[in-house]
Amino acid sequence: MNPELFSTKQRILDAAEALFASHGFAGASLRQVTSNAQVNLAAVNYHFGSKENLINEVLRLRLDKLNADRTQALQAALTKSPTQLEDVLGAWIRPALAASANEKGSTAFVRILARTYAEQNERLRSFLHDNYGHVLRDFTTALGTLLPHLDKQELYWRMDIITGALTFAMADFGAIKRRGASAEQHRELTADHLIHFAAAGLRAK
Amino acid sequence: MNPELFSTKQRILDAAEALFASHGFAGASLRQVTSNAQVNLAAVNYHFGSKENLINEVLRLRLDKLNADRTQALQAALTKSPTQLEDVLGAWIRPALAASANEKGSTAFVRILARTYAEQNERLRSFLHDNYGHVLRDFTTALGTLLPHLDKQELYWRMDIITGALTFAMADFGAIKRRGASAEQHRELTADHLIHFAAAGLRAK
DNA sequence: CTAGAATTCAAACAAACGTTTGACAAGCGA
DNA sequence: TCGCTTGTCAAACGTTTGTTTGAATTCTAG
Repeated sequence: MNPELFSTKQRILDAAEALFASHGFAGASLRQVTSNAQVNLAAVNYHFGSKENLINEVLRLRLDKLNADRTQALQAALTKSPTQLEDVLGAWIRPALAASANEKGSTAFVRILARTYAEQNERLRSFLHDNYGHVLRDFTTALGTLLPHLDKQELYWRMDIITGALTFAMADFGAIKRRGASAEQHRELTADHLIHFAAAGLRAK
Repeated sequence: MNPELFSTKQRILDAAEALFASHGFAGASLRQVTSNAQVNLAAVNYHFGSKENLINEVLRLRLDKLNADRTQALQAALTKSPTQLEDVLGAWIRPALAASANEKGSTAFVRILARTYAEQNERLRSFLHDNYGHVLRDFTTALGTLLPHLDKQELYWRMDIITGALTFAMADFGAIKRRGASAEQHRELTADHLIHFAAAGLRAK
């Protein structure tokens, strides 16, 4: 019950996050997870009940934080005056990219997220929708007041496009590789490019 | 050896494509594949050698076609004069979206593609890079002559962003759902939005 | 028609999977 | 110290995995 940093439960979560990211939910076995976590095989079922529950926990913990960060950043952007389009976009993009780096500098979580999108698992999809739905709505509303020439349908289209590019970028999929730059520098650069590009796309027409 | 439409080999490829798309490479078993294909379990290893080879074949067949379609579309866009930015973007985007729909109207292949990006499997990644690399270079070069104010590095950044949005859209991940529209109509609409957005993003600055 | 290659099939293989079990140790309030 | 909960552990559970086998069947060239 204690939230120690190196408790069995936490070590399982860390190892699971890393392995799910690189091998997928189906591709990473509990034996790999418990071995990497230096924990007994039965510990997963003891602490999480099942592999499926472990997957949900890994996602939920990170998503809760990402949602909170985005909501807070949006509020900060809205209280500034005048509110800039780039600020609202930054509130959507930067927390997601920040979540890319966990304590050990790994990009495990976002690869999991991208993979989850790709999985098309309906339970996970609706889980994401329930967690993200209202935050996406808040952002779309905020963008709507800044871009009165676009109707709601059009805004959702463009947010879809931006989210796709963001997801792709988060997982470090692209051809652009950091050269000499630190992870943080590269993340900043990615955020800047995304925001700049997205702002131009949103202002179009 | 004969390329019949309903040969054992082809039925396996079709079933594998569909199942890999919805359950992932690790999540879809050969028993599911052969059962859906109405084919004996041993047929996969007989015709493809291994599950891994089957995965590669499924990808290779589709990628060859996508590459050819894109290259041809790019040439068509370049011979038109004056060459419009939207035409080059269309040559990148439309063949990919068209590949979304196979004969039976399924979006299997693109979900596989998106999933493959997410898999981070190095063998598959380099496989994609080898197949896509020169095509991406050709497009970047074409865009470079249309956008002389952007240097090569900047162009790659923006193509990364566009490709991310495209991949996301192809797999039908987003919140936008077709209402009453046919698959083709929805695809056309998606392409139009992507091209319009991407063109604005590319012209920025 | 026939010999031989190509393909299909049911059955079995070892390995790996998620999960359960029961014994054992550690922690803790009474 | 006692009794009870909590956690850990090795071992085994029944399934499912990808792959192999060898016999049966189908196809095809001579």
